[in-house]
Amino acid sequence: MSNPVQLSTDHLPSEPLLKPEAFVDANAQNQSAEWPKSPNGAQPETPALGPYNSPSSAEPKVKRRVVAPKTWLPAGWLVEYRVRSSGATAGLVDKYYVDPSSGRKFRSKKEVLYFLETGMLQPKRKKGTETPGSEEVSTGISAGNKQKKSDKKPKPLNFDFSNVPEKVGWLLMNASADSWTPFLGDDQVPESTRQDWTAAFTSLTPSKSDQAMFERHSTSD
Amino acid sequence: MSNPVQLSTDHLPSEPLLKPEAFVDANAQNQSAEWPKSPNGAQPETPALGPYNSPSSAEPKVKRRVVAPKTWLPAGWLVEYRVRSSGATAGLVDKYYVDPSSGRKFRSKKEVLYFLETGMLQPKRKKGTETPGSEEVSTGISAGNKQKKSDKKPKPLNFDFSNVPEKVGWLLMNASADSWTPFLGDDQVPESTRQDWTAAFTSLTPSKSDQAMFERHSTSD
DNA sequence: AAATCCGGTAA
DNA sequence: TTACTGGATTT
Repeated sequence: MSNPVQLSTDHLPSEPLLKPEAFVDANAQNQSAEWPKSPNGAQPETPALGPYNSPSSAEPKVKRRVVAPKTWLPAGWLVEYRVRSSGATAGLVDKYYVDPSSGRKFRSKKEVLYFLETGMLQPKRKKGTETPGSEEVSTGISAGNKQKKSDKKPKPLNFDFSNVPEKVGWLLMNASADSWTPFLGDDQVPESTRQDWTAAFTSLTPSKSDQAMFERHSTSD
Repeated sequence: MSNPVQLSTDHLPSEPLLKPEAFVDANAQNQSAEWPKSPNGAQPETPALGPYNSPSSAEPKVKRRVVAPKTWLPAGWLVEYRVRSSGATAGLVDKYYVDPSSGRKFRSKKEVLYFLETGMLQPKRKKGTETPGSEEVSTGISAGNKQKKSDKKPKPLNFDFSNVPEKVGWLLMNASADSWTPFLGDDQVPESTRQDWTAAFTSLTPSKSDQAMFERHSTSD
């Protein structure tokens, strides 16, 4: 499941089951952060599914673990590991990436990178070969492919104070996390860019002369 | 506590004038085309989750599904269905409501409504003895809970143009959904209020004299 | 019986 | 905290 940094077309196989207990490991390690693998065959525990069949007494002890970010992940992102609790692929581990700001989950590095670059969700792939069970995991805007974007937008690699967009909206997407998100017109600034900006934005800790400008509603300009 | 606006558990307009969007899953069925209803009468979309009702043998595929919003739900919200994968109640379907703006999940309509009205999470219920009547023991200890805001914040029921908060941040929480969310300092404006404001805000369609002010980063002052 | 809600619990 | 199941409650 660990692909090279580059995008690959691999997408997660079907997901028979999502059986988890959530947990956020705040003090997890970075890259090496793996979970205590349970060497036991991790064999399925009789997923007594099916509406009211037999009250199985066997409860799959599935694990889910969120650990610290990988190197290629922006700070703050989490990696969540899940073990499939049933099905033919039970025991396999799926990796999920979680954007703490939005709570959105991504199923692959590819999706994450796409999101970071473009700021939008990767268009769904219409699978001719129905990958059974492949379901949307990101609880984000499931707006099909409503991601209409004009074009490209200038994308400063680092915050260049001498090259600031005229209007940027800084949005507190998550008060508790203090995550401010810049907007440019209709387009949300890609995460990669956002981080640079946010860093700069926050570091300034404006007292009264804030540089937070906000575009007006008519974003069409 | 302060009871801002009167709560009506079913007052939400079928469609806020601000945005008649209702997109959801492109390839998925929207509010109309959903699961079969139950004879009950309410509106329980008996989740016969896709192709997976098979008695046995058929391994569980997906157990999570996001669909279009319900009528009482504000636009943009998602409903997520999940099939329990284990335990005695395996096979049951749980419904979760997701606020795409914050990513927060709610376990019941009640919770959602409460949140929409008050802007905060529903207080946990006390265990032990069922309160006889008055549960105002003001235990003083609100420790683990961060819901304590300034208990006094002006909260116009309708948008009163002559009584506008000094600083309001209008945040585009969801570009594709055109959902603007007003903020007042640290406090997000409750959904109920937000709708009124948004309506006014949108209706103005400011050309250049926008009334969108944005608070600066240091929200403390 | 089905749908809803929520406490408790685990991670 | 969050996710998930048990079971009570409601419809």
